[in-house]
Amino acid sequence: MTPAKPSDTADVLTIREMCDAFEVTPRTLRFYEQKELLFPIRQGTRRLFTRRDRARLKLILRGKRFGFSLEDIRQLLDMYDRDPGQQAAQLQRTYELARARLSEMEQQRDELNEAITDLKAQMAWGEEMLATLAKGNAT
Amino acid sequence: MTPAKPSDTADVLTIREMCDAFEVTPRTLRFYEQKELLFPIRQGTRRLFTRRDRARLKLILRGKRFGFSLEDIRQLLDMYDRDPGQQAAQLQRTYELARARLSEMEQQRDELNEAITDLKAQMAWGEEMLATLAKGNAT
DNA sequence: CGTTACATTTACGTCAACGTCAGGCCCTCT
DNA sequence: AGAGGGCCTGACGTTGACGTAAATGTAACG
Repeated sequence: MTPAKPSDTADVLTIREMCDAFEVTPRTLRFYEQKELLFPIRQGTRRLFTRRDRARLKLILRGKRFGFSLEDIRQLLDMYDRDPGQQAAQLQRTYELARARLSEMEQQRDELNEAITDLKAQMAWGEEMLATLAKGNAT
Repeated sequence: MTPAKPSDTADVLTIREMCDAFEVTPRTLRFYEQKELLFPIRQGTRRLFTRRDRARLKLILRGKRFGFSLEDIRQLLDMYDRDPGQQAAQLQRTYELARARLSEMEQQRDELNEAITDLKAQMAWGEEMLATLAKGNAT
């Protein structure tokens, strides 16, 4: 009576197991499937996520962290398992996208830093004001 | 016959003058009015932006740079000219919001930096791969 | 057989800050 | 009178990544 509950230790995961493993919602997985980012196999109507899906999802989430859009990610993923021969060219392409994204991120960071500096300056000004007003209203 | 074209050097600006002065579109100004961020006076159906509107818009744009939502900005602006007496309390409130926003920005920057670092690492890995593949395919 | 507990599909809703028409008024120059 | 220009209102469209609701299925437990 081995408690073979979910997917019986096979190397496929149910949607719930997948969600728990990656901290995403079922909606997200279905959404990704619809967007052709994942291709779970079907047992009747249910989805079973393979090792390949898990690898892809890991890459998807990593890509998201870097700010790539799902569409970008899909293209990269597609490229890699469409023709597993043009390795160099593919890596090249990936590399270019990464470089572009990287400079975007750095620029964004710089703008953010500028804004932070400015906001701090404004706040320093605000502190003066507060002090002044406090003196004025002192008992 | 002074060529009194737009608003005749008075201290009100037409929508176009306002747009040119602040580099925004008419749509934006109308939108801000609808959102109760600006209150241009009406000459018939046309808008005339006063000095007060200009001051507010300046603050709005500054706020946006800091990542405040229009709704946040509206509340702050409202607060300031609803009761022009609670200066200290208002400044206090503004200060709190600014502090909160500041830490959000700093966190965001940190996450971005982390992602940048990670992406760079990935890219270094990619370079190795490219080099390896290049050797393999060398003539 | 009934209930519980997930699963599925379909499709509309969300959020922000505007963009983009479409249609119409009013004034001015020619 | 016609053409042109600027301004107006009103309302739908955009973008991305899902959330959420409704109706249905189906598998297993008891």
